[in-house]
Amino acid sequence: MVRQKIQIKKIDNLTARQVTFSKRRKGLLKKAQELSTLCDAEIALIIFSATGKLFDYSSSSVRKLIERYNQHSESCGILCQPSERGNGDHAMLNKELVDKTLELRQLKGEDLQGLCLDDLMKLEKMVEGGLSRVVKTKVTNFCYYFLLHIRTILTCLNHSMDYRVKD
Amino acid sequence: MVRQKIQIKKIDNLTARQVTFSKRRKGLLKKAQELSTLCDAEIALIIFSATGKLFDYSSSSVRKLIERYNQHSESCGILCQPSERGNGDHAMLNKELVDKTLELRQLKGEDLQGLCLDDLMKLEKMVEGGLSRVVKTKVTNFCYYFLLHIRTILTCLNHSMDYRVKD
DNA sequence: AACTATTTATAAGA
DNA sequence: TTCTTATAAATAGTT
Repeated sequence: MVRQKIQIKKIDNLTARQVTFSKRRKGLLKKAQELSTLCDAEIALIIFSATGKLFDYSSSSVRKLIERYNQHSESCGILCQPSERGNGDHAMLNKELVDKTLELRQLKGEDLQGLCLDDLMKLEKMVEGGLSRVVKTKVTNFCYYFLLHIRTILTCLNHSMDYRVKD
Repeated sequence: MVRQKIQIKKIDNLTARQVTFSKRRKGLLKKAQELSTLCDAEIALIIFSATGKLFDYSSSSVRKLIERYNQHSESCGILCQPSERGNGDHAMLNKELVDKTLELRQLKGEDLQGLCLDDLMKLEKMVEGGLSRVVKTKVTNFCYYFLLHIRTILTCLNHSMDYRVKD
């Protein structure tokens, strides 16, 4: 039993092809669901076998994800228009927008009157975490530019010294 | 370097999650295209990251496969019915949502890699302002509840003293 | 982005 | 289809 590295091209032998299809299909579906779980991603996978049989997977529902895909294409100015359920989506989208707007205002320290002490402590933790990450990134960024400038200055000095030597 | 077997559950650490997402997404897309080539299958794969970014693959075209999927499951033919006129309002709403989502993430200290030093300083100021307002509200709130409790306790003490006096 | 020890997927055979 | 097993491929943790 010496297993070979295989070429990625259509498998000639029908039986071998069917066996491979079955095995790899299973693997692909597993990896799709792992990715969605691990990384909190929404995934839809649609597979039609050569014989026309359908296999699918989705983290939520294939149909819901297709809707989202349509919306996305739309907002990018590509293909496909809103479906008949347009109004429902619109309401949902609107609700999300309202929620996000409030969350945003609260992170900025506005609209806090409705929050209890516990909520405020949670919010504080979140804003503190954000601040520390922002500061960390800022410092990293600053050091990078600082070193870049130092290098530029050194290069300039080198050049000017070269000139002086020639003089 | 001792690699562990991982549990399939949402990765807590944001950076680790993003790295894993990028690696596994690549792997999944590769395996999808291999399966379609090897076994002559038609495949569509749609992935939305947690941040709403879209990644997709299809052996032919995602849209074509969605149509085929719709035909296959006649249960609900709601999707992908291109109409003559678009819905500008909807697209606009979506854009606003995308913008707000990014702003929110940046206030939380995520997705900072695209920002220059100047942007980072502005962001820091904003988050600092938010933090100070949150803390101020928290303290006010705390004092309020503290005084409320004190009053309650005093009232209780008064009552119990009244009883004792009556005794 | 690159590396590598380890896990995971899977080709071939039964 | 399912099991086995040697090997290829993917990837978690680290740099």
